[in-house]
Amino acid sequence: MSRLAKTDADMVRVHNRLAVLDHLRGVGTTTRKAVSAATGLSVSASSAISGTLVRCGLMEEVEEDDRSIRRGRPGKSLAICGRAARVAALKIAVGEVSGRISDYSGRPLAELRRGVDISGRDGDFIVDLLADLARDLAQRLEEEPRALDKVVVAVQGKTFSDLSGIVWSPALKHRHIEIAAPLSARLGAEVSVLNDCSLMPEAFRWRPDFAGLDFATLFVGFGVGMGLRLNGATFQGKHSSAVEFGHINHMPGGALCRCGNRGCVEAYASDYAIWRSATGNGDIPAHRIGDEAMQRLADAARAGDPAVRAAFEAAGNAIGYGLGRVFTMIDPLPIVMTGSGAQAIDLLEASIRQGIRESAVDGLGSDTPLILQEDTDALVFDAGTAYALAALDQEFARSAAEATEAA
Amino acid sequence: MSRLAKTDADMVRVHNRLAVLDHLRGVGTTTRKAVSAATGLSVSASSAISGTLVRCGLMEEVEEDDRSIRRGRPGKSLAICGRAARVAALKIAVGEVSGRISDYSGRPLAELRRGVDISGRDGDFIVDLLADLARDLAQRLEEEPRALDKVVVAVQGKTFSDLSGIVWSPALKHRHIEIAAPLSARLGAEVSVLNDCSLMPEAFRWRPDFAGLDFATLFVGFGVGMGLRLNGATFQGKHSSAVEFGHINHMPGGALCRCGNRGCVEAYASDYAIWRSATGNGDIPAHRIGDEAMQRLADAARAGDPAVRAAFEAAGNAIGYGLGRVFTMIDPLPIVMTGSGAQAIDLLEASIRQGIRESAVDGLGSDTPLILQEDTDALVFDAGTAYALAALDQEFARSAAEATEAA
DNA sequence: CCATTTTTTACGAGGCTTGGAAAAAGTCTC
DNA sequence: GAGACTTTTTCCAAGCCTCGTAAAAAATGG
Repeated sequence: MSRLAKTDADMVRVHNRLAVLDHLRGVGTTTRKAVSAATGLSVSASSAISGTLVRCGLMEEVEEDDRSIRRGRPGKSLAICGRAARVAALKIAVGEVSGRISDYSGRPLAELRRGVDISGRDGDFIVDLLADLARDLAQRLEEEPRALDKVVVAVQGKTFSDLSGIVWSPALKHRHIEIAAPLSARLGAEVSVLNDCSLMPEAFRWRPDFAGLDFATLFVGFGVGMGLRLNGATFQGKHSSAVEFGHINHMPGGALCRCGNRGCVEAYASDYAIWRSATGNGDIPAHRIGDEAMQRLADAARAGDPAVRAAFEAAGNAIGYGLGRVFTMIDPLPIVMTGSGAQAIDLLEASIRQGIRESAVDGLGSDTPLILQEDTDALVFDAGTAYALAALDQEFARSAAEATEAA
Repeated sequence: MSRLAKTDADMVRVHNRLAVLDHLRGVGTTTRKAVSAATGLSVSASSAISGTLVRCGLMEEVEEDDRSIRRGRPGKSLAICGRAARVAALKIAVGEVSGRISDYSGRPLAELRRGVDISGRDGDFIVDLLADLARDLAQRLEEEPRALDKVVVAVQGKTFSDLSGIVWSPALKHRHIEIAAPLSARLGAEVSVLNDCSLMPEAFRWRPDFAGLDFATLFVGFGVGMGLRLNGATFQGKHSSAVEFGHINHMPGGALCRCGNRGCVEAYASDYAIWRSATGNGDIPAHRIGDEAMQRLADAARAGDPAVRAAFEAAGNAIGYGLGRVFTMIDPLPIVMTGSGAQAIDLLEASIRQGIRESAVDGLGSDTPLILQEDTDALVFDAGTAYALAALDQEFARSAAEATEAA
């Protein structure tokens, strides 16, 4: 079998419609002329495609008053039509589930957070919980209720590479939990289950300041995880959710990690690692170290407590070495950092950069930009929403049932 | 600016021609019908495209006698036309340059190896040397001399990401050496300069047993390097030649590496590392450890010398941890191994697998296939040739100046 | 109120693939 | 050995895109 598939007029149509939608998501509003300029399509083609998408209800012509006064016929502003679809980004974490519903334009419509002890529960319970969450989210909307078109579930832990469920999660005792199929049956929408950290780069998919940029997202908190955006695509492993940055070995034979191995980055840099190192307690704590506890630790370090300072330093060192290893393999990348580690960046940054310097060839990447993103939940919701919308764009570009109804 | 470019009929044509060529390279010979089946094109389109490519001189109809006797009109066999182009794969290594010329079908026409002390020489000398090598190669051909169409230079060391030259190489004292432009002027063909290890996966580009497979190539010898094939593409860094596997840190604060850092994989697993560890000499040897010396070391280990055995074990351990780290980040991958390490695989394999087991989550990948490829030079030549041919296929598919002359 | 400028739409042309029909080139059977 | 059968290849009209140009539309400026 050939690796290269054929192309035909259908593909061209789909691809170009997608290009128009993608451009529109990046800039918010455009005109037919601007679409032509941005995509390289002729104005004729741009106009024709835009017209079709408007008739399909994916885009709409909007009034814009801030238009600068110029001569000539003013362009009709076009924008994504929010009513075209509704998506949900759900999140499963230790001790809580949360979610956000957004419209097709990406505008958040409602958000909900619910603390539940899910540790010992099975798949049915989780699916019920998520379905209830989605229903309650829908009830919060001012607008009329309507079915969801696409749901993304972000999970702490390892997920199946076919996006169907959870291999293993620190939030759950059970393993191998199917989520996508049963939840899809309950909600009537396609469901994709992904690792939260791998998903994070999606949040920047249409951010103009990140356009075409390769970068990594780094979560340091309860665990340690990474997401990669390379060559304009969010990296996804074939066999699992991949980029298990927290379990890249830092020190052969080193500190014990939750995963059973010794010397993982997580065993030095995660909340529990910093806590046990700072308190001199060698065991992995049975329960999650809360955000407040980490704040207190950070404050103690800032106050000068040498043991706590050393713990944060060791954490930064492990992260730095891990980044240095990634940079050596891939390339130096800008880092978007989130989680409790982002809140303690003042305690970590120096040793992170020192670690990169010691482990990367020529210390390359030790001066890489470190972008802080304190609100992890917002990041995950943004990412899940973007992922869902991108998937819908693809579907819509493919189907595009040439407007059944005309306004 | 939009990330997605437009598509049009031109793109379709180029893409489909490329699909036909790519299929043909994978199978050697086909028929128009088989092309249709493999690419998904209609038989009409397949026939039309094949006809064009034959008229352009890229493909030719060949007589095949081993055809199985079936009813119906027999298909006309098609094959890549070797005369359509001529490419060279050159190699710069410590103390020698070598090269191979092949025709458009990938058939090797001539090979040449030349020992030269290039260590202290500058760019002009290197370019002269390569140009002479290419000229001498051309003179060895039975067929009439003709210009090269594409040249690939594989280099030990780091190369510019625009493929224009050498940032740094262990074979050369000088740094930042421009190769592509001056050599191109001399040879009249486009020249691309790449890192030898990064290039290696290209050797399997059209191998049916590797079709669509993700895998890594691992060179263990004078240095330690890796090539990655992910999602059907050979991984290339943006900033450099990338995947510096040998310089992924293995042990913080560990053994001194040539790169100046401490604890790199190379500082444990390369020839010089094994040598200094086995001999108890702490310094990095000034000169390259020859293949014979490594053979003697390996034989000593096989004979039971404990210090030498320990050196090989430490090497395998470092490689295993390195692979475990890569597997944790990307995914477990089959490994194609070459270099002196492949020759000593009996001494390394156990500790490699042990290292993976200790460093990858759940030991995933410790049972990954290890494919040995003893002839490194052949691998590099294959890779360079495949790279060059793939580049030519792209050009030809684009231009395809609809046959000026007809048979 | 008309000329000017800019955006959008309309229309014919060109290119590529498609599907079916016709032609070509063998094997098989009587 | 001639005709029937089968399979591959070629030919041709049709369909879908996009493109370029021209015309229409919508606002400004004098």
